[in-house]
Amino acid sequence: MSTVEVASVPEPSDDDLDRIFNALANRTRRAMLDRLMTGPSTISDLAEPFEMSLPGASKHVRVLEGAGLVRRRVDGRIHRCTLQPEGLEQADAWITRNQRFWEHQLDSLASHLSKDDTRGTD
Amino acid sequence: MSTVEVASVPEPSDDDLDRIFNALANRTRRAMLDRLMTGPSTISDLAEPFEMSLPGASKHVRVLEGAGLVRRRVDGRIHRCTLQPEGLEQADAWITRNQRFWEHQLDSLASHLSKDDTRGTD
DNA sequence: TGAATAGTAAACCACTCGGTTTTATATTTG
DNA sequence: CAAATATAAAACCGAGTGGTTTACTATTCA
Repeated sequence: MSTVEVASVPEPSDDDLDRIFNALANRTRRAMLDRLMTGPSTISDLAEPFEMSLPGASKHVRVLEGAGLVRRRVDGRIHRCTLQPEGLEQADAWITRNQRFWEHQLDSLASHLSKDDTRGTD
Repeated sequence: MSTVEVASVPEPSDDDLDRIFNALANRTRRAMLDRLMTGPSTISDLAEPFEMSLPGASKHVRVLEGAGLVRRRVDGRIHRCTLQPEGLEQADAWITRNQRFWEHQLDSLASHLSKDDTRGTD
């Protein structure tokens, strides 16, 4: 089984999933996560590459925190942000779980039709 | 490894990811996807369990369609919706890819600190 | 043909979101 | 202490969202 081991995380609630997917649904926040992958950053460091005001960046960070994707440590007057994997694990758990169902459902659906019904509406 | 085999899907654009995660960021839409896992549904079927007006449900379905999560086939006056796995695969690809980076980054970060710095701000 | 059905379109509403600016607060530094 | 720094808080704004209602269109069926 090596290191995969998903599902060690409790089932996320609807609220959790709302917050996580919502946090991920913005490209600035995803870019912040990308940036955070290279190491911890202050709010200012996070704001800079996006030509964004500090309060703007701060709000995004708060959304990421609320989703459990980022942790903030206050170190004097500096707020240092790091990735927190739990949030992503929850999102991944939801997607993976559903993906299995989808594949199964689509599988049996395909074998049930298997002769292209009305899909020509593309 | 068994049947996992993701990554056969092209890299989703920022627009794609915006649409997908945004579609997933709403519990009514996630519930519609759940419902769709049990088989195709009409718009009315999708609206009914949520005590929601038809136009409301119709809008949600359009968001899911725009994200590539659902396909709609018009069959006479009935619109039959089915799951479409590509959207979920893209979301999964993004999450999985990033998860790997996160784990690696947090790994090296942990071995770098390994003595709990200032995390007491919870 | 005419009534019922399944859905869309459009207008509307309250609320949230992404962003700003302005002000305030705490911390560091000279 | 005073100045500079890093950030938050609050007020605000325009655009988008989730939802409705009220038409309207197209299809089915008696």
